[in-house]
Amino acid sequence: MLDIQLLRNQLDTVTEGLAKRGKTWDFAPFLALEGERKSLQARTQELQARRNALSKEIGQRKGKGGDATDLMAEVAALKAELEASEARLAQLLPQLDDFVAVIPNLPADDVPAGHDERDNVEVHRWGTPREFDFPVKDHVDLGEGLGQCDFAAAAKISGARFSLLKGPLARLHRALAQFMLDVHTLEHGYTELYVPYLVNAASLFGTGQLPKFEADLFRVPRQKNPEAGEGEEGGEGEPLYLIPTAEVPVTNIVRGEILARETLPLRFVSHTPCFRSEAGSYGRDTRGLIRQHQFDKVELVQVVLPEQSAEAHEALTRQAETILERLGLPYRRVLLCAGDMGFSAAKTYDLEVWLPAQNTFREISSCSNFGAFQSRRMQARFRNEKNKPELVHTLNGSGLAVGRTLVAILENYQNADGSITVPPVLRPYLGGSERITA
RNA sequence: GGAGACGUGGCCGAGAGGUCGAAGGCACUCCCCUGCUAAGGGAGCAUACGGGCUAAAACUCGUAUCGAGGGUUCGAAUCCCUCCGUCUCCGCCA
Repeated sequence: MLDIQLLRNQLDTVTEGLAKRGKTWDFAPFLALEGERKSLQARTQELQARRNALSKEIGQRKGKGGDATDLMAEVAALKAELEASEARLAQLLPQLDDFVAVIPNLPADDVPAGHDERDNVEVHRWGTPREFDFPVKDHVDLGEGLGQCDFAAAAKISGARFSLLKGPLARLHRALAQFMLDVHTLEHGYTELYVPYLVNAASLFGTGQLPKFEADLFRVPRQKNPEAGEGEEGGEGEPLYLIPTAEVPVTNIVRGEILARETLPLRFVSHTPCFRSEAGSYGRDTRGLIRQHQFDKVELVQVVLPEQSAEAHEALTRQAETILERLGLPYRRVLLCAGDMGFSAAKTYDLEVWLPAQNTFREISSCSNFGAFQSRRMQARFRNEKNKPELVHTLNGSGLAVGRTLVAILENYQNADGSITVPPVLRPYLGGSERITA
């Protein structure tokens, strides 16, 4: 969430930042609401002050056994206007909040302007795509050929965009998460977390998925009173949502907290399933494991002092890259242009892994600095040198998406006979086996 | 699933319709004292929003906030309702 003061005092900055994302925003409703708010709030507070003063005096007089009917009459005279002002203000303030809550973060200064992925900037590449002396298969043909990947069964059980792994491939999937967690906890200083996979709406608001992107989430209603009929009062409690990423539960650990300065930075890593309804993606990547309603991800999250976030972002991205390098998977780092970034991000690097069957790079990690955007929504703060609470900065990145890493390994390490060579770093996790065969 | 208790500042903890943004303690900041350490004395110390002042602060005035949201009242931390959460006992379970 942007600071509402920024909208009040430096609307040009906001407009320019949004323009960099390729967005034009109509601030006329905001200015109208804000104009009314200002005078109305002043008037309301004036009336409240008067009422409070009179009430205090009534209390004093009654305490002495005196009569206060004249003062009570005076308060009664204020009442109609006060109630009207309070009611109008109660309408106005949430409207202002709602307006601000759906404005995306402003891009950092070093983020290129642009509308979509065509304006992204490649930062560097690592590794050389392998030359194949046989026709390459994609991961679906490889997995099904091995008899260890069963999309038909998943479709029967759940529907489209689910998958089922068997035997060595299921184990490889587990080994990948294990390997990533080990590197990040043992070498990069992260604390491993096990977290809830169902979260409340407040948490999703904190990280920015709500209110704007509810359609992308799986919502789980909760029956409060099973006796209550449809539409009846008390039929439903607060709904929960399946997490679209571990970012949500992990980052919200600090929601509403005032952290001691010396506890920062916080570095957490968590391996979780992620659930996405992918409402806007019908027809894209319908084949295979690339785009699923459920996938596993090892997520890195940091909570840092504001002056440290830029540096932490570079470090976190490097830590994600390390995983790809250890696995021997060619990739490139891309600096997203303003228009291609997510709602809450101030700056994002995507890591894209080489997929031979698609003859292209595909996203496997997204590492973002959110500045104070999420912490403002969450009211996550620390005490600065002046002992005043100040918003922290938050960051996160995939380190990595497990399902897509599996895809990359299948395709990059395939052999002519359809078997898969196991990357050396994973062999200890697979009982030393060097090859996955049917 | 049944029964009960509870939710107050960074933390602990009083307050049970009025002068309460809230006693007291801890922590923290500044000052004094003390040979070091420990102890002692004094002062300060919630957040958000709005107004005034300002280059900006500091400062100052006001409003709101005692888990969240409604309600009763001239006036609510205190009474009523709903929700969220925590704890205890019983049941059930992994």
